[in-house]
Amino acid sequence: MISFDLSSFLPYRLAVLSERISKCLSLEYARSHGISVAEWRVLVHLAHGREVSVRDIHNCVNLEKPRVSRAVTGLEKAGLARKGTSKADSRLVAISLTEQGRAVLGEILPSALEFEAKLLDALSAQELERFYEIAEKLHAVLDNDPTAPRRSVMDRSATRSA
Amino acid sequence: MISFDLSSFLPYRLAVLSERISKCLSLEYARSHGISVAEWRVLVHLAHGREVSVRDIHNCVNLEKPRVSRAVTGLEKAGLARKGTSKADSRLVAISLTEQGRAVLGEILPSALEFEAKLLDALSAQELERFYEIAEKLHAVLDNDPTAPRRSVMDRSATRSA
DNA sequence: TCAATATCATTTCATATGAAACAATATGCC
DNA sequence: GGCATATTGTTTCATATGAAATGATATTGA
Repeated sequence: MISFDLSSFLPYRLAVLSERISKCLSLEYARSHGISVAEWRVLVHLAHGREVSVRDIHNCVNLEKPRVSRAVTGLEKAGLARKGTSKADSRLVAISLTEQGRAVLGEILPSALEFEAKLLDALSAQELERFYEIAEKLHAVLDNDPTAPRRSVMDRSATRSA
Repeated sequence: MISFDLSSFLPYRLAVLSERISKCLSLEYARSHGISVAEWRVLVHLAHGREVSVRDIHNCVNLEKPRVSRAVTGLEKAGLARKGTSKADSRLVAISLTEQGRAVLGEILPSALEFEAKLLDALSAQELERFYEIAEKLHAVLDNDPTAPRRSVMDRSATRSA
């Protein structure tokens, strides 16, 4: 009779919180625009404007390469993204947003930010800062573990100043 | 040219941290015993000893019913769990661990706890307490949102006293 | 120059997933 | 008792997933 509570196990607790938040958010853009989580991440990444490759996206938004490839194809089929070939290196795909893609993101983004704001409103500025500090410490443990999956440069430098 | 950084977006940040931790942990028991995340959660839940149904598990470990059903079938095929029929209500499946299941859990659990300990070591007791406090506040926001997925009773009562 | 090797994106393949359909049993209501 | 409804667990079906294979282009080094 082993005494161990899953509900007090850190990895599980984090997973439950994250899955719940992600599902809640993704339901919104799935219903309104038929966008998947991967497509959402790619869409946002493309908003920066410069042309990027599949690998660039893969290196930034924590998605495996095949998933990025399929998300980009999906966005292209929906007319939200454009795929060209890089002049400098013809192995690379040059991906960018279409006008329609930019418009759709403009529709989705406010409700996503509103959802985030609802969460942030429950925390003080100090709590949020501490939360990110702690998250950073947990990341650092994995950074030191050679068997752990790497995190992207983007995710490493993201020290939002409250 | 929309200016918005995914890497500073709370839902994304949580997802990245959680995915990274979960993958790191699940790689261990996947390699050592061919156990999936769903099977791991079910296995742990069964360790409490009393016979439970699929619905019980579904209500406790944040897994959809088909996923629980398949995980239980998988554990049964591997000889780690046993499926009977409830005396009181023959719709219910009475699921319990086999001796072998208990033994396997006994092998997996130490390394899982060790992994958790590595994470916890990076935090002070106060930080951990604050982390859970903040997580609880975020959960509370979703609890008040009727469109958000519900969390289980188990996950609600889990206020581990440091 | 031109192999040998590396990198990039896609596709294949085997498996995982969840919503909805389903079969089986239980409960409520008359 | 017996019909209507509810609950439980599994299966179906359409889709999603990632590891590994593939095809295409670049780069390296002799």
